[in-house]
Amino acid sequence: MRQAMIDPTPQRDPIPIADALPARAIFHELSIPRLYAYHRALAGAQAEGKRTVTSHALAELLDHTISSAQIRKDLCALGPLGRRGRGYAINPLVEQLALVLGLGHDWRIAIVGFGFLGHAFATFITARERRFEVVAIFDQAPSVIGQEWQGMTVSDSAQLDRVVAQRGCNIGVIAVPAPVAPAIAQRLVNAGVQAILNFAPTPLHLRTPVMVRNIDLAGELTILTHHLSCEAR
Amino acid sequence: MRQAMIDPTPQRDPIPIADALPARAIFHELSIPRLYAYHRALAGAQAEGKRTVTSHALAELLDHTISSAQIRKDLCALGPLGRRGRGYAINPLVEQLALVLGLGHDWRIAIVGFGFLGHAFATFITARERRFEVVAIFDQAPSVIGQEWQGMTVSDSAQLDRVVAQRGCNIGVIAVPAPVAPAIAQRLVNAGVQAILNFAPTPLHLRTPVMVRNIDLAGELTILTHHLSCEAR
DNA sequence: GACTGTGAATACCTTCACAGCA
DNA sequence: TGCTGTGAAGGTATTCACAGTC
Repeated sequence: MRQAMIDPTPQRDPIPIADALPARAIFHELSIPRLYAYHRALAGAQAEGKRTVTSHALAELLDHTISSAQIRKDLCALGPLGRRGRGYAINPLVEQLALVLGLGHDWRIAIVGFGFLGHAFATFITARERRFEVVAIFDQAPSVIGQEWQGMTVSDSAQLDRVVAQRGCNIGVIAVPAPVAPAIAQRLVNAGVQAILNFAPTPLHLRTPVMVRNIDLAGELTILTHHLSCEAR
Repeated sequence: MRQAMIDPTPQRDPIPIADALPARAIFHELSIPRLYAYHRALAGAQAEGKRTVTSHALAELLDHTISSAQIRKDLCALGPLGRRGRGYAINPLVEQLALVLGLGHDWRIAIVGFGFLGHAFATFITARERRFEVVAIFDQAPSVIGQEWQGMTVSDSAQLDRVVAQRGCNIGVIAVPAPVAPAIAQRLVNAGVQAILNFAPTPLHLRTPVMVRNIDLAGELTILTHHLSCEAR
């Protein structure tokens, strides 16, 4: 789970992309945002007609926020995609990154809590990336239930278990107040959700081991205020 | 900057809270979210009338997302607040945490980019924490400029430099598309902003060393989809 | 006996540096 | 010569384990 595995039998030249990865390669949480950054940068270079890139050139594209050594380590774990002395061909790299990151699939999202945060997230993510589709929205406030959003009706949270299972949601987004978040999370998982994005500032404490990412907006601001109040002294 | 410093002259019993911390204690980025979590949990316990807490009890409150050893290490760096054999008194702990985290001050926020994300953030943060005040909002779209939000008018981004300086904003929030984000960031810093919360998925590449926190919503979702697509195989 | 404070041990991630190929 | 792939080194954060104190 922690350690990225490396293909033990590197192959030659025309690499069968889809099979190049070991079956269960899992990268750690710190490397994935990097892979995603590589994908963005390389897709841009690709659009400009570039065909190859070196680890140094890619570091340059990323404003040296990531070192070339780090890039090589990361890309190496994707399979034998580089050529010593030459660099990396961009096309297979982009394909492989997309495969590993799950960019090829479409994902069905359920949003629980349709306040400002839930609303903004729904609009933002569907506008930004086509691979995400919001297929269910829940709230418990009578004033919100029944509202329309892009042709979809906000459901009562009480219906969550049934609706989430029915619509086959993969990903749950929690944008409810902290006290109710853990219970909502467990219900989402029971209904078949495999991953959760949690905006509530509380641990979810799930029985089932499921992938969770926490985003704590007030917490991020607090990191900033800590530094400011230190400097002020 | 990296290493939390420890008061070299620990004092006895009635600790003058405000002075207990060394003048320039700065905790690293990984510890601050933890301190914030402690503060939340302890404020809750305090509200329930609890007076003392042990590192183990606090770990319990946090659903063991943080180990008791980690908690002791963190709290130790705040000053001599614990009593061997007894635990920690909650009140001074909460005060000290608030001091270190900058929870006591008020912070003046400028938001650049008033699309869904900027709008949601403004509403969310002012509703959630009184210590944050949104004092300036900018956008470059003519349809957005001049809009009202809680009695404030959205300004033209062209006015940013003047208005941010005039209103004494401490914190800038960037919710604009990635390509323009670095330029906006530099202008914010030049106008006096000391810390930036960045929602654009791009490095800001600032000349001036200023505190920046990045939140990449699409990136967070991608971490989830990576894991899902691994499991699917 | 209980619990903190903390050096030592461990685990983890990143960078270095260079062997191996083109 | 140029650049990847990778073991080894370095640095940092977390956990262990226990001496010190109440």
